[in-house]
Amino acid sequence: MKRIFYNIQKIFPLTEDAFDALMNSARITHFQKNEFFLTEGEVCTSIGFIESGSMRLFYNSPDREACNDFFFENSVVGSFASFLSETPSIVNIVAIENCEVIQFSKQHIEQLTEQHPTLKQLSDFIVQEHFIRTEKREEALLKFSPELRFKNLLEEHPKIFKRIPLHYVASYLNITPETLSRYRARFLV
Amino acid sequence: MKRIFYNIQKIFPLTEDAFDALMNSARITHFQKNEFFLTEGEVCTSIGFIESGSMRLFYNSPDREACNDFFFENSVVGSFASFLSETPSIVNIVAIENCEVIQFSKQHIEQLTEQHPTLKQLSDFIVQEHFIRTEKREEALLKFSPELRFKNLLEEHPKIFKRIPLHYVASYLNITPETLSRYRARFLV
DNA sequence: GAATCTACTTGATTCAAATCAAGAACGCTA
DNA sequence: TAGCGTTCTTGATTTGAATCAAGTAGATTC
Repeated sequence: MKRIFYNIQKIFPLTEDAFDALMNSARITHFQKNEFFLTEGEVCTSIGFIESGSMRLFYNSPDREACNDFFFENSVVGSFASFLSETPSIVNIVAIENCEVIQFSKQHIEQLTEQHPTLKQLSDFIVQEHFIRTEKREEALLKFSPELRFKNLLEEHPKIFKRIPLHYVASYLNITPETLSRYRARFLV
Repeated sequence: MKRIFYNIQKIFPLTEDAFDALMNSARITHFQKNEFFLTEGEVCTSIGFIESGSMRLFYNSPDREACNDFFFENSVVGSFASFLSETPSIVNIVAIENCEVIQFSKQHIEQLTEQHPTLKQLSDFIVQEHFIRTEKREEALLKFSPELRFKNLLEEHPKIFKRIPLHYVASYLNITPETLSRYRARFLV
């Protein structure tokens, strides 16, 4: 059990106290490939920490799915917009690979952050990181051409191309699978 | 003086106490048209409430500016990513029209939210709204074609076209000014 | 009031990515 | 191992927006 929580330390150092409190509030869940963590229209009532596996976040669309983000082990998953405001989510989150996830309910998070300053810091840190991530994502979508987005992703996260089905990566880059395939042929040789 | 703060009540009801504390921590500043509220590379050290006027947020780019957001009276302005993490901003914020802005420093905000639960609620509300706004913006960029983004903006915020120079609107829609001009000719007749 | 600058429009052309179409490679299951 | 579905690739064609280019309208300045 303790082993499972060890990874959380990787993103933020915790006191033993805080660590124990966190363990006691957590619920460990498993998601099968293609199982939904969060469905559009539903309120996001918990935040998850991915122990192992991967997920993707996407917007439903009549024609095509619009994938906006990937989550791997040691990252935090959920819709902050829905979670904080307790309103229906406009995003979907679904497992790409089988996942082991440590889930924290809103109630538990509120208790934990009130009682443990370290955990309040951790929570603030996670929010910060999310804001930064979001700004970078917007920057990429607005400033860079599809081709440049591809090159940047290849440079910064080459492992994504190994682990994630390419049509999801194409969606993330906001291009068609055909175009991604051509980029790969052109630049990877 | 009190008159100036009256608008803050519009986004969140405050107790008289909280209201007074807020007033005492604020600094009222004016931005001339084209004056920067925040420049790329600089840490965002305060959050502003726009009393009057308008601003835009954009990402610098070698070829073209990539405009990502507009702010009008009664809205909150700043880079949360930079403000919270105290790291250099990757966005610029600049006045489009002359602005009257109520500014709050990080230090003051921390004090205010600690001492007044209502202000903590207000701050949480602002963060929430920001998350929601961001998700919607991403959705628009990922799911909708340029033409549809134009139509949606026209439907939801027609006043933007009256108040904001069209080349900024074009940048916001992630299209060239020429394309925006053609859409307008096509759909407004 | 002429000159300059910026904002916006309109037209012709180019180009990059989407679409349409078909087939290959791979895993899964029966 | 045969059959099926999904993923990925490759080619031909179309298309929507960018680019290039020129001109008009307004505002600002000298």
